[in-house]
Amino acid sequence: MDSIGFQQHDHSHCIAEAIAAAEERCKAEKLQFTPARRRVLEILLEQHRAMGAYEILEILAAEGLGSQPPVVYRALDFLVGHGFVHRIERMNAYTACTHPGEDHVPAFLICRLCKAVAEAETVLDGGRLGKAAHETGFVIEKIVVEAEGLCPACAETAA
Amino acid sequence: MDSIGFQQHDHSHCIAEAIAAAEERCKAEKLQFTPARRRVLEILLEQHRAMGAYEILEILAAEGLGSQPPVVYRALDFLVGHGFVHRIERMNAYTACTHPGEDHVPAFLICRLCKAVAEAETVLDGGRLGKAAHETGFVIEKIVVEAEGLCPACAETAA
DNA sequence: ACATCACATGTTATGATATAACGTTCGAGG
DNA sequence: CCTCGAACGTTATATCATAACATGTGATGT
Repeated sequence: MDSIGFQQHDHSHCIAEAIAAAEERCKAEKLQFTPARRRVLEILLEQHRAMGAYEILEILAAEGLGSQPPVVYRALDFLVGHGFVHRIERMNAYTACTHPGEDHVPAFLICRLCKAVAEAETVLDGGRLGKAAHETGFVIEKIVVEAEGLCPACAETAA
Repeated sequence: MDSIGFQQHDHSHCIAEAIAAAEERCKAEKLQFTPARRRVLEILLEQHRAMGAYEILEILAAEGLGSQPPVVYRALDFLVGHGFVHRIERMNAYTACTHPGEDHVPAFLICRLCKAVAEAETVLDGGRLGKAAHETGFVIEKIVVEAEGLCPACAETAA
């Protein structure tokens, strides 16, 4: 699987591997990988894009896995909490993590036209931020980086 | 004014200077610094913290400047669009920019306990992100960085 | 076996954030 | 003094998220 996400790749392998990895990790950490949680992760992997919670809920509802908001929010809380899924703050949307298992600082490239999202990685305190925080005594626990711009396809169309 | 925001500082000067600077810039760029827009910026400067739109709206309403959501959202759109105010995505909140006029990549340090927010700056492509984007042809137009953790006061209390 | 406890789920209701749409006002420039 | 665009007032509604409480279910200790 590519690391940046705007290229083609073998998609069914992505899904199968990611699900297997999640399953294994849940087993190892004694987490319950319940049907709803598994299906939400699968949906996000299948679609391979950022999705709103209610959009996911529609699919679950059509499959009889629950029709009320808490169903999907609970699954997402679990998946986000354990790093299987990331929340894209700018979009109120969710996307499957493409670096499962690795401890990383996710960075997102979000196309403002087609809304495609690619996950990259960045370093934790590459510049002034970590230093500035340290100087004032702020303890950083988590960082999210979200970049907006144009994906290759949209940049070409717009040009 | 300090750059990181968790120290004491002369607050009335902050406000007066920031308002004057905004006024001047609007004049220079032929933007309309209307009463509602000015008041929203003032409120954010006075409170010197991240505020929700409806929280700001309550103050506007009490002062007779409008009582419906579009009033505050329009003012915020203008202020955010021209860089006078930043939106904190993680919190659905807004805060006055502490580096007005400078072209910068804002980075926020958000205390998860007391919700205080400090604005720092970071570099545009300190690490792998800019490089990775460039390699795939993604054109970055804007970046936001939001870090969650503990501010000095809360870190001490919790310890 | 069975009590019990933690955790997950089902369901109803509501809270919180944000925008669409449409008519009116007001000031700058022709 | 007309016209045009930007801002504003207002109503309604869309979108995102969680509180609260009842119910089910599986692991564990006895």
